[in-house]
Amino acid sequence: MKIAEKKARKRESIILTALQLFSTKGFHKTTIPDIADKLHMSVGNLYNYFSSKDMLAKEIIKFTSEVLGNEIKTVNMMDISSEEKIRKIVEIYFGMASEKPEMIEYFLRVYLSHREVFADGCEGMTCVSGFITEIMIFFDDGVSKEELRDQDFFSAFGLFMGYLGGMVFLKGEEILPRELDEYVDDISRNIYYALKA
Amino acid sequence: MKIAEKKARKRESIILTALQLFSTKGFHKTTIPDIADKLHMSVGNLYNYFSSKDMLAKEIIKFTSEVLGNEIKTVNMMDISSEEKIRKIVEIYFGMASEKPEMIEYFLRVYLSHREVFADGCEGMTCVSGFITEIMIFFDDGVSKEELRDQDFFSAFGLFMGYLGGMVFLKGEEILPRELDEYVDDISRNIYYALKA
Amino acid sequence: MKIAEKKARKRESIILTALQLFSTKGFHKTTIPDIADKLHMSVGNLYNYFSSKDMLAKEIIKFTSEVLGNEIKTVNMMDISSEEKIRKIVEIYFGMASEKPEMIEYFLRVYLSHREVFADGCEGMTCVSGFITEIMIFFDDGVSKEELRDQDFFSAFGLFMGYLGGMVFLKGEEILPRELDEYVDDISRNIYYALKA
Amino acid sequence: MKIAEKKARKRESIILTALQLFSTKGFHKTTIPDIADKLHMSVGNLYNYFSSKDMLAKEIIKFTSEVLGNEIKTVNMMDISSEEKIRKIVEIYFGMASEKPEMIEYFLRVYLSHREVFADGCEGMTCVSGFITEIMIFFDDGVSKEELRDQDFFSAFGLFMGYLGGMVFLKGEEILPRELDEYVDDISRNIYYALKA
DNA sequence: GATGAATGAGCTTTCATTCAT
DNA sequence: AATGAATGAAAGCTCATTCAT
Repeated sequence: MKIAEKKARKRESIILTALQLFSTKGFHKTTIPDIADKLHMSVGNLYNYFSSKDMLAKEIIKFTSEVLGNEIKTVNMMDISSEEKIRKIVEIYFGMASEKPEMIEYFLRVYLSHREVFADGCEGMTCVSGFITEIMIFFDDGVSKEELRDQDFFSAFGLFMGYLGGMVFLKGEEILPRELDEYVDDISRNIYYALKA
Repeated sequence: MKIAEKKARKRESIILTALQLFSTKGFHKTTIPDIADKLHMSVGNLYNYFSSKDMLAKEIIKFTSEVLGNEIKTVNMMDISSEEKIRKIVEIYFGMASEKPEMIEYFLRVYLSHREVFADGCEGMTCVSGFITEIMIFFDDGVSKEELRDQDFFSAFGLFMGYLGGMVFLKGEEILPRELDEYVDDISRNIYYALKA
Repeated sequence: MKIAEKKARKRESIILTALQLFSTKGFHKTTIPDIADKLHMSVGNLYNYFSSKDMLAKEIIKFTSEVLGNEIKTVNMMDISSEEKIRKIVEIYFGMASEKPEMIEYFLRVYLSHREVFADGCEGMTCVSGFITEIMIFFDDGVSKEELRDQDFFSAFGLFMGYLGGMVFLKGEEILPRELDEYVDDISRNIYYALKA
Repeated sequence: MKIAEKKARKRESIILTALQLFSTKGFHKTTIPDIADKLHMSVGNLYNYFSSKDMLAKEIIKFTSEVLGNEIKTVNMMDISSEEKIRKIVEIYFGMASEKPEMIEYFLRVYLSHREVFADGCEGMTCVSGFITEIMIFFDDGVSKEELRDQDFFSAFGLFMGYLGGMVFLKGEEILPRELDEYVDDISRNIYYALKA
């Protein structure tokens, strides 16, 4: 058991390190030796854990989507109004963008724009289903409680994903005049007004 | 004059061809010889027009932002309500995404995710000012006419840019169940509700 | 005694498995892990039996040559004419090529063309002496019985080895229009005519 | 015209250099940088002439087969008996093996045993048709002139190819006690006796 | 202006071999 | 004896850029 666990732990450490490098330097500017070096690991051994750079990228997006989905799940399980849930989700998203910017950045800078890499194995956003699923649950709940207007799910999902991602992008470009958390009020209100019944 | 004009024309044809290739195949998967081949031009000569691949990428984003900005300008000049303007902008954006997908795709797949490339020379979104400026005009107009709620401009800009970009991304991933133009109603309404006074 | 025997048995199973993989996939395309996997054995342990991949290759050729030599020996011990012996040898060779193609293929695809590997330790065909020796006995016998013309042994040996190997190669390339055993008549006759007194 | 010719010349110089290295050091032990270095050429430029190492190997075998075929063609055009032709062919083959050993060695050490490399594009010995065709012409001529026994072509072809190749191999292994040309008498006679009517 | 052959650093990936357990 | 994670050198190939013509 110990060995399997050790291997799993190492696997995750590779994911975390690669995630950080990919999101900071970009996918193509990050080399396998870069990742191995940072882990004090040999290049060859890294390939014992992931069969290719592309495969590693896919595992990272799954991992990231899972983590983000789990955060949102905690909100979905709260007994609060949809308006309050929206605010919580925005807080979580911006909180992650501030504290663990790698994950959000990875979505924006790697997943969004390297279709070739994710084409095979991530069809139809299966690799980010962890995240999508929770947004879907949030939305359906709100509609069934008649707090949110009933509409095509993707119209709502695109709003969340695009809006939040967009704000983080603007922050990353250093053009937002204020800190992300100072936008929570505005963004939450806008989303709520857009979706409310 | 003729010569200068001829050169400008060729310059633009390079931009258009590169735009198409970059947005289709991705920035790194498109090589300079790819672009030159498609133009029936030598690589050496291409370098007479653009000093580097990165430089070319920057010129493309400026060009694209200009074109998109000009489209939105026509809306800004119309004497219609902000609600109607929002709808027009959404129509224009989705129309371009359907008819000239290269431009929108370029934003998403190239500009958004190759910070290294655009870092030097496009600080603070100067390279996309053509687009931003028109959104800003639209927003300020709406606010001054008291049709839109007054709030931080970036809260509104992020909504437009992120939401519309996000929808096009979802379309590109082939996960939207309907055509983009069938979402115009939903998206316009959501944006209007989010921003209205 | 038991232990030594067990070890010898495992040693041979490694040889047989490696022989099969080398002759099928080629020497360089077969990795040590490939061999270990097929044997449900660890790579580390495999190195307890053979000190290197090259060493293993050399042991295989010796083993193969021994097996082939033993087959021919049975012919040499028969009380039949040289003409009949030739036919028997051709039958044996083609029979092996059909039933245990690995061995003949190993000669052709591995031994013949990886001089680097066999240079050290197999000088002057010492590694295939098992086969050569029997051909030599056959030839000397035939000459002394005045059934075969006296000539340089290698003129005769090259005929056997090259001709038979060549036919198997052609079969392997799938360009022989008929089955190997349908060529036994022709080839036996040609060899006999070439060598007879 | 000059440029095209220059390029063709360079192409051939690559073929000749690679031929020499492949046949001397072996296909896998010869690296692309090895070839480029010997040509005082950059690795990248070499790829302007041949799209891959495998492709280069295939062009070499075609080239070699052509050269060898042309030599035999001169024999086929002579007005001499089949017996004399056989001797000429043996002389040519051994002559090449002595003077340009690369070509024959390439057949034996590269073509014969790297099926993976030649599988795609050289099916059914199409890459060595230059050589086969001439042997076929020689054989058919001999049969029609009733100097050679009528039999399956491949029975005769295998004899030539295998026997001659085998002798060169034995020479290469340094186990032949005499020079190749001292075997011309023996080998020619053996082949003639094998094939004559 | 136009050409495209030439450069060479840099990339991902492989694999024989070792060694701590 | 047996394991298999770890090593790291080396391979094939790519491509932005230059420059002689």
